[in-house]
Amino acid sequence: MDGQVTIKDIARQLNLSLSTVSRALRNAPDVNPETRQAVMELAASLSYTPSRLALSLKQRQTRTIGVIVPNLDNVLSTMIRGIDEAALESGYTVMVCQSNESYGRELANTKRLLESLVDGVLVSVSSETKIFDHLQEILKRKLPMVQFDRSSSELKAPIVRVDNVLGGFQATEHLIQQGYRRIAILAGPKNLGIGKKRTKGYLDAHKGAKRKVDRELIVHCDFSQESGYWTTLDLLSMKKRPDAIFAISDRIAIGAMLAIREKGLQMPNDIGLVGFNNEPTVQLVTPAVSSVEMPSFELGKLACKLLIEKMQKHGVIPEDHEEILKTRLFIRPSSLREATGVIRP
Amino acid sequence: MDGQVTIKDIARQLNLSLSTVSRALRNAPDVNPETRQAVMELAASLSYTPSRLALSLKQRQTRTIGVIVPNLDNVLSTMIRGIDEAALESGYTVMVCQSNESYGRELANTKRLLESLVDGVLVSVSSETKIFDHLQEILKRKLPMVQFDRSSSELKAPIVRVDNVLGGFQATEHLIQQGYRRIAILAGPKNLGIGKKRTKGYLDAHKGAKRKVDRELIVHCDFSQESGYWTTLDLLSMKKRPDAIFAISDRIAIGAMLAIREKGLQMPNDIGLVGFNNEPTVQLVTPAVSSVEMPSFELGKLACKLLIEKMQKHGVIPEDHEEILKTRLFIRPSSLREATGVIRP
DNA sequence: ATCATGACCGATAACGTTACCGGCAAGGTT
DNA sequence: AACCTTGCCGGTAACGTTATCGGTCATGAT
Repeated sequence: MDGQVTIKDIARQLNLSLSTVSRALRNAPDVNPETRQAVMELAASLSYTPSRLALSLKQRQTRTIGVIVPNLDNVLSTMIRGIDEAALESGYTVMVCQSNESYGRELANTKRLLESLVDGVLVSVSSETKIFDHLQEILKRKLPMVQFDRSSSELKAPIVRVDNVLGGFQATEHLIQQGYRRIAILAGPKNLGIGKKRTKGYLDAHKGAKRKVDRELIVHCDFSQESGYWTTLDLLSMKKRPDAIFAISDRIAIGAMLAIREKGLQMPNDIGLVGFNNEPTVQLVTPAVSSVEMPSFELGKLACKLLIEKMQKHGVIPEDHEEILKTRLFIRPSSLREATGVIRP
Repeated sequence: MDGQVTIKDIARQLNLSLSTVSRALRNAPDVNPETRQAVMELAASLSYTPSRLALSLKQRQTRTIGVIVPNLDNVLSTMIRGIDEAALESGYTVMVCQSNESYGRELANTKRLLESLVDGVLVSVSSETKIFDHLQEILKRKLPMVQFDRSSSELKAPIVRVDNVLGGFQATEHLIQQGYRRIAILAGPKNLGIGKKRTKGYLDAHKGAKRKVDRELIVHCDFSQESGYWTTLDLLSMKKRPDAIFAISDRIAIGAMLAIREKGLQMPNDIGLVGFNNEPTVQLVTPAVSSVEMPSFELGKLACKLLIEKMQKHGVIPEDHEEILKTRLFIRPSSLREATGVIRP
């Protein structure tokens, strides 16, 4: 701002050249210890702060990472904490842009990031984004990019995500073991990769237990609590209603819970319920809801580390690289029928 | 990055000077319409992106706002959405730094913001921050600053916040009207302004209803659910236990709820409960918990607008300026005794 | 005395952009 | 014919920093 202190000021006051002051400040050789001492002291007393701006302009790198996310829910903000931590450790700064699930916003944000000359981009693509021009533009400029959590196969960039098949498998296997027979899945938006993967886990678990799957029990909805509620009401009024529900997000699961409650059904006896994400809320409702946890913090941190590696060793990480983290099931009363619980072989 | 397209490239290809290209691009006068046209077209086809870096360096302003927050919980991320919206509308970019409630982190973040030469700072000070040197440093450099939500009187910067006295009043008045006699308040950390204000509202409400307050019912705790739980257990084992609890945050309220449940007491009959923030969770627990809502999004937006105004008309907003938004009480079963409910005059 | 060596320092250009000034031609005014 | 406008354009410096090169001196070796 106004009265920025620059190396010029220091140089003038000490009768030195800019070069010498610059060298002194960044501990370069070729400078007398006494001179360095003097420079350092004056710098401190003037509370000199180097201009990252000038530096960035000069070396054509900003040491800034752009993060594009659809919103800032619980899971994502945990991931961002992980990202931030990894960035800090390597001296990078993070700029978060949330698109609020809007394509227009995501567009504006991408433009801002490009203008700000970030050194790399971490992106978790919004579930409603179907046009990828702006993200392709980033790739076209050879900006290092890594996808995390949500991803699109249209983007040729490495991805760090959770093993969604495993998550779906864990939830479903558990329900099967608890003796549930007609397990429905609230699978999220139809074309979303994350939903397909978790559904595959659901199918795998059935196959593993040699159970047939009634295709009517695979239903789609969006990620809102509302949608979970209405879809579950539909499910529960089927002639042969499901006796368990696996929702691919806790928000959906909460909606399902409300519908179950409204129908006067009891968990876990009449019906079982498992969610995904293990958000704090599911522990507080009654009964507490089982949920598959993903290591959000670690995921963010890993994604950021991968990006930094990609930025530094330019081009050594293949664009189809995938880093996959394991999920973990937390079992709670909503799906725990102690009486009928089957012990694993 | 690598192959940044600059006005130099455009100038060379069109046999123009840098000056002309620059003028053409930013619609300045003194340039032939045809020339401008040509420049514009070439710029588009090269997908030229101006370097905000160079621009910022030149005009000594980055059009970036730094935001310092203790974490990214529900309330804060809503505020940040508001901040982001206001910033976007005025062409500013937001850089969020979360301190994770740690002083060291907050220090590092402040340093980064100063280095990045943000044009202004929005700060919501961490509840555990007791040293303000780093924030004072921002003020010393005459960087425009606005506090939002949480504030400290040690910082001479305008503040946008919610009317906490009103919030405390609304919650307490409601409990009194519902016929509760011994209303306790979980008032948060002892020295936090926010807690004091809400406590004042609590006292005012009693005074308004000509009720005495038992000082033993004003108890302190920190902002965690844990702390709410343990403190409530203490409260409930008093010889003359309270018959209602007002918790100054929903997290605390949830803790209180768990303690109440554990003691086998029923809400709202045996005991009433009101929280603060109206987070989604409180609607989902059983019984749903009443809560005072603050307009988080608007608060963030307003704070950002104020900051932008402060940045533009330099120094016209007095440092003790306060902008105060109203709270609103949401009444739910946890405190609604229909039988004894008193109708307001 | 001469030379090479090393320690220390300064001048300059560059990163991409714009603000400021000056120049030049075409046309209009006295 | 001499003058002033006006429209258009180019040159230069500057923002704060560092990389590169070159310079000056004292020291020790020859």
